[in-house]
Amino acid sequence: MTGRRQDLGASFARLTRAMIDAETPILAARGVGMWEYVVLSALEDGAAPTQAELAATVRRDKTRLIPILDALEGRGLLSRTPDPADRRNRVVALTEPGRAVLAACRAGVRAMEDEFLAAVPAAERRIFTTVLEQLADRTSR
Amino acid sequence: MTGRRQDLGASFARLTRAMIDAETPILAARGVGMWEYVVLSALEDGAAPTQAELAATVRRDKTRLIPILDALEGRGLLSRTPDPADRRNRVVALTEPGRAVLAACRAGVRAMEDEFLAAVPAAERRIFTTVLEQLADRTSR
DNA sequence: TATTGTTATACTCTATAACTATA
DNA sequence: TATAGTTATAGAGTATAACAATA
Repeated sequence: MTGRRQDLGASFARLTRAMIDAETPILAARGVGMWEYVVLSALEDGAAPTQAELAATVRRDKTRLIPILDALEGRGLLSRTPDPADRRNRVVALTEPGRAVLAACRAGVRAMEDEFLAAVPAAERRIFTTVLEQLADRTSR
Repeated sequence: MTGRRQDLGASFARLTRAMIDAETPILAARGVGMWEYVVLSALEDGAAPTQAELAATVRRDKTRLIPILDALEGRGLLSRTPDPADRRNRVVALTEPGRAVLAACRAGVRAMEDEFLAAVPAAERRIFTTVLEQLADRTSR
């Protein structure tokens, strides 16, 4: 029924590793670590109302998030401001420099991805990326 | 130019996690851990002439491989026999029970994967898995 | 001397639990 | 008392280095 030889998990794992290896130097050239990039990306569509919520969206423990936020805040790439309504909460938001750095990183990553997929014919590539995102989105909630 | 919203790396990482979460109970029901399954799978197409070579194919340090081999050998799922030509080498091979356990695990995993992909139309699914394997294979060598 | 496998050690990453400040 | 954030500690996972056996 299926012509697969490899487990899906094995293929996904290999490709994850390959993407990390390819992205690391791109991000490093902008002084950004892998997890820092993940955090910046998570804030692109809007500020996070609490750090706990941000930790959940990046699928990381809230305690592990703190050093990352410290570093990014120290470089002025994001801000942590107490929520006036409930001063226990800290709303995390990109600063303008943060948004610029994120845009530069994203552009570099996308260029690498385009090159990585270049050997795949356009029609198949479009189907592949569409299905990939559909499946990935299904795992979110 | 591309309609992607998510980075490929983010999608691959999510799906890797989802597959691990889905496979773990399937393997545990057969008393097999994730890395044990990876090792057994690597031996399916033939014995490994040395442990170092096996470690390389599963992309793991040779030192970390040892406890895994110890456990699998202890359960009689694989054998480590000194190579007569060079007695420093140990050739690692599946035993018959090992092959049976692997087959059972593989069947369970494939069933899970088929279900996971069931929502994708057959034509797109075939393209997706084909491209996925092509890309994954490219990362090996 | 060089190499395979092993063991031992150190390091990193991650998770759990205690602490503070607000509510 | 309960919760958000922080800090501190412990545990698992990983990598590096030393050791024994064989070549």
